[in-house]
Amino acid sequence: MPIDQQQTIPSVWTRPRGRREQPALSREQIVAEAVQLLDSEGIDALSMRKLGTRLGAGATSLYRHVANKDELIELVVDEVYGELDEPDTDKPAHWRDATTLRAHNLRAMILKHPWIASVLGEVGVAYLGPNLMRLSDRMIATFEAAGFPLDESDHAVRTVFAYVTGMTTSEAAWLTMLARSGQTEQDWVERLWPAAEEAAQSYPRLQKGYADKRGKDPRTSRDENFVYGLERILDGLEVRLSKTA
Amino acid sequence: MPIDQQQTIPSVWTRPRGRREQPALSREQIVAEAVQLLDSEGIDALSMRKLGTRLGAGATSLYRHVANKDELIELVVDEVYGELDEPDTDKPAHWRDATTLRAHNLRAMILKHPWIASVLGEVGVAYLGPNLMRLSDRMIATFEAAGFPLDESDHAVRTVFAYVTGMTTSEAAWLTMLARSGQTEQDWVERLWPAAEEAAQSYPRLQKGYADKRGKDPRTSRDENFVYGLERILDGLEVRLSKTA
DNA sequence: TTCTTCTGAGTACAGTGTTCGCATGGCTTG
DNA sequence: CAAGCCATGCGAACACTGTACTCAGAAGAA
Repeated sequence: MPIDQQQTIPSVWTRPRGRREQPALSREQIVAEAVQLLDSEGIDALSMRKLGTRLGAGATSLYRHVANKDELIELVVDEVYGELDEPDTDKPAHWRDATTLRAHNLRAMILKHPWIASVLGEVGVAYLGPNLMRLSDRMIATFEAAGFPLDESDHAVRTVFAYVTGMTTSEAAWLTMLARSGQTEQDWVERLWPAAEEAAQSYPRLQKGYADKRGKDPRTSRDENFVYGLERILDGLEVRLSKTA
Repeated sequence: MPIDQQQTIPSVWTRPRGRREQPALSREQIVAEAVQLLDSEGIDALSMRKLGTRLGAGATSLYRHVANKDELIELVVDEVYGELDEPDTDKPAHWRDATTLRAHNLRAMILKHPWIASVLGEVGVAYLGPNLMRLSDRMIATFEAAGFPLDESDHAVRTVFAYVTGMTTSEAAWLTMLARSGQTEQDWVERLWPAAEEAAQSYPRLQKGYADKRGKDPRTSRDENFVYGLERILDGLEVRLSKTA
């Protein structure tokens, strides 16, 4: 019999079977599963216990790989920043096109993971996350190549970032609320209509704004709003660039 | 003896003494106290129980005036928007000055109540809060008076709003984290320095950016960054205005 | 072999938001 | 003035939460 494990334990039945055949827990695995859980069930559903059982592990086992929940969230945020793929070609695209592309990518990423909206305010800009650092570096490089000095490039990157996250966070919060109520965007606008009209009664400008938006598809309306602001910012940067050059 | 209350209860000792002399609980009172609690102890310290005891009431009593915690937070957010005082004179200031002033006011308000950063992502723009509606209306009016059509005015307001909230949310998160660690901003930068340098090793631009910021006062650095972005946005809007006019 | 070092997990604790039912008193009716 | 309704406060309870502590067992080193 080749099997001669140490038999120090009274009964075979009580002794747990050999180590878990699952390759074990890893930080990467935990973070990936957390993203999946967040995507499918939202921020409120993320608990250490639930995440643990999803991984076939106890809740407290996760703490071997992650200091606490806040740290897990930092990791998760940087993880999704990692989804933003950079154009790997170094052919110098015009700074404006490159920035526009990246802004749209960032927005799309946030809308794909709308739970980020809830945590960005606690994590801020995930300070030292490698993926975010890489992105920042590339964006600064773009502005420098366009002729901005280094410190201004940094400012410019932060400006675009602040705008995109600010605008999209608000969108994401809106969409999350919709998802929770199970309504479509169109439905909700119509339901909200009387209440909004009531509330806006003393503000004719808002009222008219609502009325104008009534017929339009809310999604394209959001899109237009986003590009409007982005274009203005890029215009402003362009003015600055032409004046310093 | 003028006192002849109904004596249906066996023992005087067991019967609770007359009603609470405190004028009772009101929604306004609850919201005000919540703001105070949030300001002094931060977002994590806001629990219904703690808020209740602060008001000399049981935790569950609050639910008579507020549907749930989320609703309380919506109220609290609109409450602090109400702190933004509008210039009540209707003398038409230049749109740019007026917007600059409001942007700085909004930033100051958020930095005064940094816990907002944590909830803005869940509340989004507190959709129908009266104070926020008033502010929006006034800002739209400013842009309309400057010559923007209504729908563009709406876009413009949202753009400025997104920028300010995006940028300031990030600042607030940073300051909150500092406060939790009990360090000053200067301290932290110096402590973080080796880690940041380590992390930024492969990104010379970031490294140089850190180095440049090393000597400067972080606070003025943040201020400068904020006004830089704001100026660019206003420049962009100005370009747009001159082209349509 | 023996010893150390690492990993998973069970238990427990102090808290959380919220529901339910009950008691109480003030206000509105008769 | 009396009776009843109803808004309000509140204690108990429930289903969860994050996480500290402790211990069992396996893997690797000596």
